[in-house]
Amino acid sequence: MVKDSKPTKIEDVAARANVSIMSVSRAIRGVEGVSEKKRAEILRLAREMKYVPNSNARSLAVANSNLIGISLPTFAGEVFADILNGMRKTFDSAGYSSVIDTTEYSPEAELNWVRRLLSWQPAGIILTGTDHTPETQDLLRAAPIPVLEIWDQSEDPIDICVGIDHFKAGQMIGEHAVALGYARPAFVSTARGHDTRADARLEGVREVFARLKSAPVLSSRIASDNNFATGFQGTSELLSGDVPDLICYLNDHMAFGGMMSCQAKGLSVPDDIGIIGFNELDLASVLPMELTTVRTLRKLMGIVGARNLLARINGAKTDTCTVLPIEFVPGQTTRPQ
Amino acid sequence: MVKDSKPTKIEDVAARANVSIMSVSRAIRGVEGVSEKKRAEILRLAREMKYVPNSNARSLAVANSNLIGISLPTFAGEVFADILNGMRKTFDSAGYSSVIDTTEYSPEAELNWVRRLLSWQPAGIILTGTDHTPETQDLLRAAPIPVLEIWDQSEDPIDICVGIDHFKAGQMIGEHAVALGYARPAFVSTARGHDTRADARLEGVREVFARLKSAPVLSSRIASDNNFATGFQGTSELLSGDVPDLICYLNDHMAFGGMMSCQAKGLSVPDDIGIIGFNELDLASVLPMELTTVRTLRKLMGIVGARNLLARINGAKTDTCTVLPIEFVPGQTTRPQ
DNA sequence: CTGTTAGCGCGTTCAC
DNA sequence: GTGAACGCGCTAACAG
Repeated sequence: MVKDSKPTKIEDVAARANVSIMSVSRAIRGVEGVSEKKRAEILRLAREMKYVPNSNARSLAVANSNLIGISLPTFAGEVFADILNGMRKTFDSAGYSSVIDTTEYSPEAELNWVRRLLSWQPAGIILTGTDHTPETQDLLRAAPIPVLEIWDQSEDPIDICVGIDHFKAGQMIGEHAVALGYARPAFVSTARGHDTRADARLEGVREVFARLKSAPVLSSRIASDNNFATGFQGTSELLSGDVPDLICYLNDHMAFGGMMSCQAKGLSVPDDIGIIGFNELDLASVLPMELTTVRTLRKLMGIVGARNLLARINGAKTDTCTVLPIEFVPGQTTRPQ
Repeated sequence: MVKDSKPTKIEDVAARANVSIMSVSRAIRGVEGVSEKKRAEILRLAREMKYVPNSNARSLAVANSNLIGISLPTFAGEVFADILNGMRKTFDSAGYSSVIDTTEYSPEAELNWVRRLLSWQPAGIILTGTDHTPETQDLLRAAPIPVLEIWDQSEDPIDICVGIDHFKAGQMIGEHAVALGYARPAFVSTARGHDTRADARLEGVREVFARLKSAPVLSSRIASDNNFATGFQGTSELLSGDVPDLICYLNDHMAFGGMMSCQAKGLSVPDDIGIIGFNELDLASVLPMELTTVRTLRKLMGIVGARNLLARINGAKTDTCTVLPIEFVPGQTTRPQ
């Protein structure tokens, strides 16, 4: 049932305890200035009365908060969950709490979320990637709080950033692919502009194949959040045309979907076709055939990002842009060297 | 860089526009009482000055908010992301915003989050499951806002709930398994008490096998968030003892990990051993062998839950407990009928 | 150690 | 259509 009683406020507790409001305030916050006797009694009463401080009033009074606002593209997949896990631990132990929303890759949704976040006067804001609407950037550059952009890197971040170089990651994939003798590569991803980091990786692969082999990179793009199914469908579509000798994927889950599609079409991996994933996800550890993929340090990224943001909040200086290393992980889904 | 200027407030905009604070307030909120000329000018200036309303002050003044607090066990896996997707759309279009945190299956973490949530005076709170610390329950029952418990069901929810009957789901699995002729079942899951819904499903399977076959259900439990790896390891452990003829899993990802383990041990599915997953995840759609699993309507659950909570917020009455249907999906990883 | 005063930024109420 | 007071619940700064 909806209960209609007004919430208990600090004044109610003070009246009940026969002390001033300030004593209650001090007792609750655990600051000095109350005798231990009173403090204990006040805390007991507060608990009994189910008193919950009003954060709105508190934030208004102290003009700051210990809130970190986080914007993520999606909760689907392990990637952002991993980054988040790294960040949260760091924030928690520093006494900060975080609020999260997902944009589903929409810059407008991101702008709306940033507006709402700013209205809560957070201590800091974390955005995913470096692509934002001009208004988002304006708002954030004008805001009196540090801003962290994560997962991607940029020469000119809004404030600071921690990520990996997705274009270089694509180049790394391309170079290994060329070294392994592949000549007709393809890339299965989501709709262009949906995930701009994946787009950058594709461009990296393209650049290498254009430069070293004068070969184009076919691409198949399906807009969907279902990674396995999308990998499968994108691959099926690709295989209905000129069959490539290598397919790179947005991530390991899509790569697995793609492998299943190849298998369904009677193509053998890696003899007929090579497969390269991305992110080295949990799934890769159970496959009978080691998946060729790229290792990204997502949890570390979260920890470093959170740490740097906290440093900024505390007025310290940190690197403007931290680029984390990535590593190509050769497996059995591509030809042996 | 951290910018040190104070944020623009409504007073600043008023001064710049040569109007009273109240006119700005009315213009910003889009309520009547300002001429269209003034409104347009005020909005233009506010935008130019990058004015962002202070939600703390606003909430304090109006004593309510359009905030929904959500507590989830984890972001890992598709399950809660799906439920969330259903909920968010509903809340968004109703003008509510939501803040989410994960508890990583810790009731104490849930309590802390609930405390923090309550301090923001939200319009409603959503919890996962029906297992909470006594203090969490007290706090929430005393709070003047509706509370939705999701994913599980209970005869006596804190306020309202929308979910499925996990014990019955286990029974359903058990009954199908018995009908298919299985006699030596096992269940691979996480540590007991970690995911109490999974525990309930296991008990459901146990009840059926005890009743119909007087057979025990072996179980292997590994605490980890990595579903694929956990499924693999739990299965390997299980197979080192008396080999069961059927293994049920916490979800499809774990089931796939388990299948890979069986394959590694030279066991053929479904001839040597049967596999049953749960949730019918995206992965199932790409496997060459249809996975026997149980379909849950997660997105619908989110939508129904959000709708019911909104109804409660608006003072309407709704069902105390809504139990959604589930469906056994026979596949090729269990023996044919 | 304890209590009083003033004000955080905004919206309600009631004047004009 | 417009604006001036007051108060939301809490805390900083000061007084005792």
